[in-house]
Amino acid sequence: MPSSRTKKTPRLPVIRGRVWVEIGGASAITEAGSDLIEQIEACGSLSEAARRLGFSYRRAWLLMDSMNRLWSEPVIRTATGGARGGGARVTEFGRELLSSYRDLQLQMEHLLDRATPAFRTATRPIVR
Amino acid sequence: MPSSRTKKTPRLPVIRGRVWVEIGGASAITEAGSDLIEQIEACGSLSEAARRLGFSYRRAWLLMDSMNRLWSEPVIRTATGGARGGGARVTEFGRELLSSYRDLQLQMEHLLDRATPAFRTATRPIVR
DNA sequence: CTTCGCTATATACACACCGATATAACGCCT
DNA sequence: AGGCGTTATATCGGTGTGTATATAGCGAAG
Repeated sequence: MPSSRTKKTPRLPVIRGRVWVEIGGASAITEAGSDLIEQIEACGSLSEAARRLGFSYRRAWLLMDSMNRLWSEPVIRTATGGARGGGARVTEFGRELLSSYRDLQLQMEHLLDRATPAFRTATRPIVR
Repeated sequence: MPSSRTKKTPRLPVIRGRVWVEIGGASAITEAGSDLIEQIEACGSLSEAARRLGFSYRRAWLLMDSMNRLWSEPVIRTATGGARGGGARVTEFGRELLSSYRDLQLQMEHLLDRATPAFRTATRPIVR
């Protein structure tokens, strides 16, 4: 056990944030969507990507479908039948979208990290 | 109608974000929570604040209760009975918490605004 | 000591979301 | 032609979240 006296563990406040992109009010890319693109890029299969991420196939398919419909250019292209039964591939546009979203996430994380110390100080209750 | 030729309205991507604070995995302040604090500050009543925000009383009460239990100092103090039937007041700590959260939100909005042009350019599909 | 308005608390219902499951379509390969 | 693995699509059920509603408790003021 790390050095501690009798006091309880402090359970410090943690700032969390989320960023996503909407088109016409619907989510056009989210954390889950970007993870999906990433995994499809890595394994070439929608169902395998879903398994790796712990998503149901339904969830993965709906995610992919909505992304493809919202952007004016497809993010993922699928094929049915064939040598390995079919598959899914990320388009060039999909790769650019993923990269742009990851950049957004990074900026958000950076903001959260910068803001945390000040927030904790400001909300630390007065000790008597 | 504003000047337009035959093309449809573009439906540009909008970057959205959310920020909140967790303590021990539970939400300790969110947008809804901060709105609630704000309205209680303004009207001195939990039920009236709920009405103004379009929250059910149950939702407002649960929100308030979880905030009060998560922070080591109460955010809102309530009273039952009395002259006007009771009421709710924001503590000094609650005011500081609200202000710190609003500051977080402001920083995030600023990030979103700054990131939007670059994101739109990067994800603009190639026109042929 | 009754009245009044707000807090406190429980219960039942509606709705949305999500996972699980089943089945069909598809096209290369042997 | 048949087999195989993947995509495509519909349906069912559980779960969780929020709303609506009802009722009790409280305490100052009249």
